Amino acid sequence: MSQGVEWALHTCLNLSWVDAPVPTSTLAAFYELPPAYLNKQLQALVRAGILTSTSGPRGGFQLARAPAAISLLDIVAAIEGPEELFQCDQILSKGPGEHAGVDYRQSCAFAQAMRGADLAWRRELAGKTVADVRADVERGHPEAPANTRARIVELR
Amino acid sequence: MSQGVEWALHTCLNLSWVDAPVPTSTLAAFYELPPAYLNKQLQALVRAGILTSTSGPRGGFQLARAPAAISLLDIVAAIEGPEELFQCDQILSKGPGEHAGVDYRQSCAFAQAMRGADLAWRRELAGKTVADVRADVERGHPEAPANTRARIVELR
DNA sequence: ACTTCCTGGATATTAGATATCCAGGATCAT
DNA sequence: ATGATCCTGGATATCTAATATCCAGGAAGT
Repeated sequence: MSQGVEWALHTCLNLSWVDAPVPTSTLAAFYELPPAYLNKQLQALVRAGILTSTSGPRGGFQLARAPAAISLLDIVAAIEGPEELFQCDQILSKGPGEHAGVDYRQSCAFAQAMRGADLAWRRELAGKTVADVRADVERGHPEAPANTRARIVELR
Repeated sequence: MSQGVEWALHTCLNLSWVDAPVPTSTLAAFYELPPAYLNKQLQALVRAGILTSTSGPRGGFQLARAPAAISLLDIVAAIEGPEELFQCDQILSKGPGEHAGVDYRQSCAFAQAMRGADLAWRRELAGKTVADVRADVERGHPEAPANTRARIVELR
């Protein structure tokens, strides 16, 4: 699982505390991340409809919809792509008594079992939203929203 | 998720239909896999206690215990290692108002949520055994065990 | 016009997955 | 004992994906 997922998760949470566009340079400085590379991930989030971007001075990125409407799965899928965790390469087709026309990604019992586990993983991630995580954080650290907003203004 | 997992899963299933040692060369030829590299995965399965190996003529690999006592998680963990799917790099420690002494792999709300999803994934994999998959296969393809045994003898 | 800022393509670097080879040791048959 | 079979583990090579940087172009505000 790539590094960009962690960046995207925390960046989305921070943006949920701000309702104005924040430029890449500020978001990168917040966690000391490489700006150009973080920007690639932000672009992926825009393509996925999770963020919107604004050009020009005072532009930047902001959430495209309410935090309660953004699941962790949305963010993970935006960064990692749509592939399943386990990729079936159909080695069964090289085995005995097998036919070329069969799609073993569907019929192979291992592929099915792995897909079941994949779905369980996605179900968990789909059931947790940025709003849920934000509530968890605010419960343990009530000062977090103000701290975050202040630091973003400071880094602007 | 690496290729070796698929090789290991199918190889363990095949071995569950044979109760004699099968050498790497035969197991590799079965699915046209690179023998030397497959051998690395088999060694990992031995280290994990899933297979046992026998040296000398008529030696090779066989299951170390009953198929019902080998879960898919056992095999996946043997090949992929013990790491969680999501690796928390604690970028929070670079954020505002944070202390160096905190372990964010434990306290970060995102890390906790990702770990929950990871556990759901593992729970599914731990609940499915090689014996379960074998039963599924034999239901749909009653000829599979005999075919597999015949091909292994043929490739010996 | 000038500055700020996003977009997307090209490119470099690095780490991990994939793959091969070989020297050494264990085991068995003769 | 000798030779053949087969596993073990280390060294090494190759290839791919993740990580990272840079720049030309366009959009938007002042």
